[in-house]
Amino acid sequence: MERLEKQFYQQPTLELAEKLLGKIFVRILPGNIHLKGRIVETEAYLGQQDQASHAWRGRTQRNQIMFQAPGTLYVYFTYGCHYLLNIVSEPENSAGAVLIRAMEPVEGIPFMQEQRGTAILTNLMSGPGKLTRALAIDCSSNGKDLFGDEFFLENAPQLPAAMILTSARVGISKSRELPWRKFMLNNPHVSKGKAT
DNA sequence: AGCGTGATCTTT
DNA sequence: AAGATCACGCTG
Repeated sequence: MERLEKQFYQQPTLELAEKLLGKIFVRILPGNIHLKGRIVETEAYLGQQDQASHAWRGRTQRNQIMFQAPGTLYVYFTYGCHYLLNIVSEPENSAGAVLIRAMEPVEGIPFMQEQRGTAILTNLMSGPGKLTRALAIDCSSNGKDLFGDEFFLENAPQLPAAMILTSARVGISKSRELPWRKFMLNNPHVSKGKAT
């Protein structure tokens, strides 16, 4: 299946969050280790109009990546122990990103099991902090993009609308009413986070 | 249901 | 300089 090109990322954040479902996230590590996961859960974050976004007050040192070109990776560290992975959206100098919240393991599963310290497939990448661990992603990947040899997305057929569900975003206190979380129906790898 | 753990940001 | 917050995960 072909790789997704820059054009794919040039759509409004909310649409991108939905179109990313089903696509295959690929990381190739030195030693020709291929890690692949199917994206099953995402959340949209915007700029000034979104109080839950890191960028809602404007540019800072941490969030500057969110203002870069679509298709850039925004990785940050939180709660003292987790890295979270986002794909930047919106044109350059305009903030936006899609948080990747869960994936279904596809390739490189032994590596992921080693990283996560468990063999249970539905526990490898069923949460935003878990999947970065499974893929060995940390801040050194912040600012890289999806157009090189290390990170890219593989295309997949668009999901039927009936398989895509929507809810409030998880784990935030502001703007909780916005239905900006997208996830796949009945997929056991979707996170158990409570979308109150 | 509670808490670890540390960067980031706001307020003094 | 100090304190609050945080796009989480694990234990119990």
